[in-house]
Amino acid sequence: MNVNEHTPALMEIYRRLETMHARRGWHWWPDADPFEVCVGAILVQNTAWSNVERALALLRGAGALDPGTMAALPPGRVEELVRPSGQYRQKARKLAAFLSLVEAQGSLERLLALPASDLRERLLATWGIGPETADAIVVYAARQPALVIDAYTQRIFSRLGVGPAHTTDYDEWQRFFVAALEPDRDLWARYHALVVMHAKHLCRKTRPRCGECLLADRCPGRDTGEGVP
DNA sequence: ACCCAGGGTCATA
DNA sequence: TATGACCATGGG
Repeated sequence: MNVNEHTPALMEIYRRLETMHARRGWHWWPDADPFEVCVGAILVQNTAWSNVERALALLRGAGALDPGTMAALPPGRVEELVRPSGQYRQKARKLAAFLSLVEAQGSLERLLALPASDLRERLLATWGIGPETADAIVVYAARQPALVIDAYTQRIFSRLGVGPAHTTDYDEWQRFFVAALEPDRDLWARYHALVVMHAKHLCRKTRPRCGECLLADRCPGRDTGEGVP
């Protein structure tokens, strides 16, 4: 199985994350509606999640959180609905591209039922969908194995001295984690979910996304607000 | 008045 | 291949 010299460190960090956050809002993407996950994965690109929630609320209010309905909307209407998520013209165009992929496969269910490697490949071939968005859709919408790497992951783990040094290359980081973790969809899904939860919820008050509380027992300066050099 | 956010694309050298 | 401009809203 996938185990190497980095496995103990990664699993120790995972356990600490779980201990710190499992009791908190565990209700993350894992339980959400597949199409909503796909839309959210696109809308959240370089955008605060709070803005995505506004857009999702507008889409829901318009009854547009469904592939067929959204595809039937006039283009300008989608722009209007996703506007709060920022880069709204780009995002509307990306959603349209994704919808044409769904159309090409017959249905969202068909698309998501493709083998993970095929699904990822087709997503990457779609305009506006890069590696992170593709992996998020594979693991949280299709519920198949994929390990999402994001800015949080790279910043936290490089800070901890864990992971490939001196690179921000997505595939390199992903290979590092995949080589060290058991190929377990739920483990991968939770690992990324916990990283995001940790980065947003705990580390924001001190230095942004520092990750130091993974080495200490809790976030340094969380209550005092004092920074660490 | 900045700065940034759970990226991705495109033009340039 | 590697860097930089660009997208654009809302919160700190």
